[in-house]
Amino acid sequence: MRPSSDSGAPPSLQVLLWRRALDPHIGRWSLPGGRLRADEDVATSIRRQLAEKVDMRQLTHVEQLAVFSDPRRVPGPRVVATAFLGLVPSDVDPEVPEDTAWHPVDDLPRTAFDHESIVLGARDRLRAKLSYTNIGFALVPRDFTISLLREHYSATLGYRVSATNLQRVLSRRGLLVDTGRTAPSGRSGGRPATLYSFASHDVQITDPFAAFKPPGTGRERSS
Amino acid sequence: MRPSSDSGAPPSLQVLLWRRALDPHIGRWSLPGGRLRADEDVATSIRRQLAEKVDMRQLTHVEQLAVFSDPRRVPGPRVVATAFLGLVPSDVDPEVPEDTAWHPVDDLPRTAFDHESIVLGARDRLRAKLSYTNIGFALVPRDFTISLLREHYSATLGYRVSATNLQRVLSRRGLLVDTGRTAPSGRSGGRPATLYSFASHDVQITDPFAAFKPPGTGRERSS
DNA sequence: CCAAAAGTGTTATATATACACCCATGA
DNA sequence: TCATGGGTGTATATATAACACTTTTGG
Repeated sequence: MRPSSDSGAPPSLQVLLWRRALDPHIGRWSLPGGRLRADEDVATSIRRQLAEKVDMRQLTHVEQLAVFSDPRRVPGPRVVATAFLGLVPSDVDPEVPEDTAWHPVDDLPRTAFDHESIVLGARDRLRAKLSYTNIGFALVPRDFTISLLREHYSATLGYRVSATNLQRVLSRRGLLVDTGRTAPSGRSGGRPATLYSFASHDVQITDPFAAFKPPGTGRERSS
Repeated sequence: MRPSSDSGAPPSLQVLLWRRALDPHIGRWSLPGGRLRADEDVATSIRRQLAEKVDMRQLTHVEQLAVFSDPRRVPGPRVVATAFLGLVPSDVDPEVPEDTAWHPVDDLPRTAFDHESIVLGARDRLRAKLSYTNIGFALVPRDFTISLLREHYSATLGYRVSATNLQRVLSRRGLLVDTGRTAPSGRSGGRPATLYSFASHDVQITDPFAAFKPPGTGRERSS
């Protein structure tokens, strides 16, 4: 998945789908994937599939979602699938093969098998983690303006996030690093935006849940 | 897993382990489980395994955790395992077979394969969900006092939770139902404790994360 | 100098923790 | 009536949402 910034249309969260050429559900859109080899684990496998089949190598985050194992989830012999969430930053727009395309997650075409529910589950997981982890780093270029970050947060969450509060919350949590540089202002003027980057590119829980914390810690984080 | 209330020892979170009789890692403690049949999904399978092998049928919650698929995680041919978290309420103490026993999660014996990390991962998941969902219902009898609830929350989280605040937080979230009945006071007197039950026995997210909520909703929940 | 975009100051509100105090029971 | 455990009232801390206001640029 990745947040789109295609000019014109309102930005949205997109998923890369592959049009099936084989018979069960031929012609329908499906998630990229394939069989697990005996000498690889599932994470290695999904990275290999994406690289080989759709030339997708620039994943900023890969995370296991769930196992789908209903004996009737696909016609014929039962197939056990492990679903993954893989993120690609918005500035990466790789050449995708002819038979694949990015689709808005909130307006999916008819998909094969149970892939629609897998995609929606992945979206929900991503939305949740955007609130309590630093996973935003996986959606944007290394250096970015708060405006861009806001656009992609909004696209992913499905509603308009305030740039002011986004900046504040992420700063308070210590996720943002001021690079010292600025982006040039547009042709219509305006103050040049500071370029920020994320302090860490590993997923970390940055907003530990509030309730039932060990006594004495309150909700403080540092100092 | 279940929270223990064994008199004497400090209460703790326990996990049911089975002593291996077969050769790889013979004699070590391992998680109950077994092979997936062609006509069942993984959730059905784990319930069947628990019922057949350790006579454990009174699970109040079963939840998928993760797939473990490292080709070298067990000796010999690769085995892909789907780990589950299964909860048993504290008042259920089924007859477990000779070769199984409950062990404190924070003081595990030597385990087989990668089972220690699976157990610790399950514990962490349960601890997190205790904060932001109503999963506590799965740990206690249908009707319970706040004191009992506090004991099991404390055992599970690993630190002493305040009964006062536990009551308040869960009430505010609308999770607790006053049954109208009370538990008799102990031999040393004391005010009889109100018996509560959980409003729902399905896992629900009761504390949606704070940051980046749709505009206009603030953090309010009702009214 | 004006429009536009970025960023800061300030206030209101929600939720949780801490702790003092009151309540109901057995002996 | 006293010890014991159960339960409520109230103060405080902290985080976020909302919005007014200031800053910095292009034309």
